[in-house]
Amino acid sequence: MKGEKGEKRKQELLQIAYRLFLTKGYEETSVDEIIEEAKIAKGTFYYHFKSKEELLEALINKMITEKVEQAKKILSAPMPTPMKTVAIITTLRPEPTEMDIQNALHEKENVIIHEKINKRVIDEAVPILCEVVSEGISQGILKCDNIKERVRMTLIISSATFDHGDFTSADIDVFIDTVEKLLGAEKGTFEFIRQLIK
Amino acid sequence: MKGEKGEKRKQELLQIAYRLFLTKGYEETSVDEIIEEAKIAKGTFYYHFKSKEELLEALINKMITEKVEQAKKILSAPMPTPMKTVAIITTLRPEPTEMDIQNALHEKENVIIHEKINKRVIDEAVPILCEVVSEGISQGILKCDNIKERVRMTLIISSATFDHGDFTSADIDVFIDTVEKLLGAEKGTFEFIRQLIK
DNA sequence: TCTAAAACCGACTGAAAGTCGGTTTTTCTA
DNA sequence: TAGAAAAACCGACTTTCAGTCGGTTTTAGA
Repeated sequence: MKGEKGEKRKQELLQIAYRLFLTKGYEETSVDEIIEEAKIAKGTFYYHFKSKEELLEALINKMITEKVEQAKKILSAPMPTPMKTVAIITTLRPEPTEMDIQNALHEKENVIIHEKINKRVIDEAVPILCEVVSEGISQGILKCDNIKERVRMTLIISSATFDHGDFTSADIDVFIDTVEKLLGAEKGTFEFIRQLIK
Repeated sequence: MKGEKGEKRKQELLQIAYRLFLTKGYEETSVDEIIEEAKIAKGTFYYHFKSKEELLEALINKMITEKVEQAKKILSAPMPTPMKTVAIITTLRPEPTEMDIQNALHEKENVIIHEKINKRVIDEAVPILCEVVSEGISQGILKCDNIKERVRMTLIISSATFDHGDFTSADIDVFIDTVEKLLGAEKGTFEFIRQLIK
């Protein structure tokens, strides 16, 4: 038999949870609150998700999947390689809207969510970015070995630099310099990032 | 009045907690288990620590303080700057013994502890390493601006590369290359790291 | 020796995750 | 289209913990 209604419920719960987790944090949001908003019983929740953590996992999965799809679209867009690199990284980072609702993603108890997302994002993003970098190398714009490792490093330092929102101009300087050297780009290649930030 | 006995209890609880957190994880260790091992009552625990989280904080504090002291000693040791840099970073990283008991620090639910420690370590380590790097610059071995930011970046990539224990030879290549470029060292300056790892 | 602070006790509370046996709704098929 | 099975749902109940509280014992100093 089918199961379309179930999927709808799941999505509804995911949406409610998304909002609550973002405004109150994962630990501070109880399953009772979620089911109250959804107007369903406890048992129904646990019919759809076998635990609160599984819901979180599903939520993260959904967010990642959406982002990865976006990122893959950029892959085939006509755009200079450095720009493409940055576009993909930007797409995969936590969005301003998500951060604006409040800095929930970056505070105390949401470390768990942030780390979980980050780990997943990096894993998913590495192969995509590898393609772009390879492209850049064959064009002569980039030049490096150990592509996978360098791409991973690039993602890590982007995350470290930008995720917390309190980066300084010096941080950007170092970021640009490091990325250029990591990927073997000519000095200035990634200077345009500065414009995107302001 | 004094309070020596209290301090002893605190240390005892800290030690028990350390072991339990390491073997079972923070979330999975209940206060009840801690007090059972310590053979004290619930109230006594909460006489010494106002919450489970405060205990964790105290534990992290203790670990950090010890490491920072060690690191500061290295600061005044007679040693070439690149070696000193690496020695300090190594000292501040999670120790092999800590990792050996089992990889608890790197698994699922211990993200919280790991992240908390990492954040603190980086904050404490930046000023110390800045001194070393400045020393290296005045000796002409290193050459860079934005020291603080570059030191921070160095710590972040060390953590990302080595903390999880599953780094490859390519990861080390990229790490060495990146650090040398970050701090403006001549190629090969940090090659000796390879020996320390094997 | 008396007293006040320090250390300790353990039953109790409250909150939240997760369970379970049973009910209603939906969907397929004979 | 009846009726059976699967899907979806219900909510009271259980369990597990962190944290509380009023009271007791120990310790140390005056």
